[in-house]
Amino acid sequence: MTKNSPENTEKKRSLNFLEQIIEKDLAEGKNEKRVHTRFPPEPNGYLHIGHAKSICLNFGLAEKYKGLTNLRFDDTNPVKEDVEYVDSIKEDIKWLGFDWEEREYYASDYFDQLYEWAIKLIKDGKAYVDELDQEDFAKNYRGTVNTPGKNSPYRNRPMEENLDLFERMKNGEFPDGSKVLRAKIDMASPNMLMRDPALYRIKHATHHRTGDKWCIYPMYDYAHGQSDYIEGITHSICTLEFDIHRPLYDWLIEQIVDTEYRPHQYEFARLNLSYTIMSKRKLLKLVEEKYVSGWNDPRMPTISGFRRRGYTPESIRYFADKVGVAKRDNVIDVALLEHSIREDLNKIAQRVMAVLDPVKLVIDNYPENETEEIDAVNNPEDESMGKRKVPFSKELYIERKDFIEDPPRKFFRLAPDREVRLRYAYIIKCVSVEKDEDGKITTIHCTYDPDTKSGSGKPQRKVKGTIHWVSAEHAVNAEIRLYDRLFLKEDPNKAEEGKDFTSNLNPDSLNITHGKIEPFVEGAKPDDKFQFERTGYFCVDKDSKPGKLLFNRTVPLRDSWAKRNK
RNA sequence: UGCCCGAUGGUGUAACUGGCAACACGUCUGACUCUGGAUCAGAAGAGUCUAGGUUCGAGCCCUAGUCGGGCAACCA
Repeated sequence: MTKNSPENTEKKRSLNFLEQIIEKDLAEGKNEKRVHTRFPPEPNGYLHIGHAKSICLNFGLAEKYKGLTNLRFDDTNPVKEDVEYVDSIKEDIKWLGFDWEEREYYASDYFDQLYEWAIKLIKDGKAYVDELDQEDFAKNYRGTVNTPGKNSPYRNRPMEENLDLFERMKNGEFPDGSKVLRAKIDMASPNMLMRDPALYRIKHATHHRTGDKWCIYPMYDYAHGQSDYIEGITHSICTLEFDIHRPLYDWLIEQIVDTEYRPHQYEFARLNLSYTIMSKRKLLKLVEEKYVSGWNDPRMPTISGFRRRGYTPESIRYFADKVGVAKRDNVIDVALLEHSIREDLNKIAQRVMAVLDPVKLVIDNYPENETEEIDAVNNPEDESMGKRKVPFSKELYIERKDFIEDPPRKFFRLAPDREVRLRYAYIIKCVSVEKDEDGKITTIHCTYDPDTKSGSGKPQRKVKGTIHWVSAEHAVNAEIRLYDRLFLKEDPNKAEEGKDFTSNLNPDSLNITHGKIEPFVEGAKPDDKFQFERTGYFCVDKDSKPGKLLFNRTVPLRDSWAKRNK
């Protein structure tokens, strides 16, 4: 988005806390004045808008300070990970507009190195093979948050024995869970993570990249920092809950360093969005239990969901910039996200007239069988997008809610005896209505004033309202999916006693209508974006076919009339 | 009960590192308009969690407390 890019105009754009840290590091000449970040997803789910914040941060910071960003898959747990996720993650980052160039890495690329370092730790007396089973360790040795733990009986076994056992762990001689390699730190540490954390565990599982080469896999803490070190990362940015891991991160790196260089971990508050959930586990539940059609359901807060919904990468990057970054918990108003996409689409979207809930309108005094080609502007915000012709004839469709028999005050649209302008065409006046036996309006009869054609150059009368329309004969049919927020509650996790977040699902998050659209959209292809005038922004769904058009509503237009009547 | 992090309008983020709180979203007015959109103009809304302290001066520093979040996975 090019609009008000303040950078150069503003005297001094204030820095967020990460930028302040980086500028300080740069000024002090730390790490050869390099800035090198990384985005480290675990390939166990699809990326969501919260990840987008992190991606924008990591790539954005590197870009700002002329550094680099690596993509690194944190694939240390084969039982949860899959290539399907690797592929979707790459696609999403690219779509967002970021490029990791040739630096696509995997923690699993470093398994050999990590193994070597583990041996070094053992030799240095900093790690040992523990045979306590998980339950025993947790119950009898780890202690609790307010009581210290105690040493494992295996803690002080001879180095040679550790070496032998660890190698045999690697060789597959022991069953899952029977042994683990621990760092030897401090079982009494007030920081639970420093109480001899596990470094390696046994998992006889096939890894999506290394296959069956390994049956021991490094834990996150051991793999992550060392991977940062291998890649020369300077600023390792993660979310708040990892902050207690930092002492361990530092400890592990100190065991292997041989230069001045040190990667450093910094933590920021993850993104929360009102009326949305962000937990991967819960999103997975929505998918698996079919509350939504898939990870890319347009109601999902996933990047692929937003893409299908019609959001642009620009709008998401703009949003990520607007939410800022700090260390305090936050809940961003979805209204900011909606503002972000409207802001972008307003400038780029092709305008078109579409009637979502059609009612027939007949212009009694308009000649039979006549068709006019009316000029319409493609985008009033961008003259270069030009104009188009829209067919006009005696029988039209208009929006059912643009007519009220007994209109309330300040209603500017059509009503008996009232005049209204048909967008780009004539002023019409309602003369009568036809109804079916249930009292439902079937046809609205009007007369038109031939002297009021738009662009005719004739002096124009003013009318209060303008409504959109579509020529009945020329209209294209389309299925239109109207999406609304997925959850009713601002915080979907606040559920009643005994119920979970799914009880807060919005039963009306999807409404399907069959609309009439001007012929311009006939050849529209998946992902094409439009503004349906007076209604909202829509995009062509990926499942749309020629002759069977399918639109998704990205976001409605702001509607001060609807708001007024709330 | 231990340790760590945080606290600024409804929401988010600032405040040139001590000089009497700004920007964005949202809300409300009004203008303009052939989209009740967009745009433009304007308004309301916090005295910065509380109590002390340092200082000529504190949202920024110190002390104590309160509240919120995190940590006891062979997850990341």
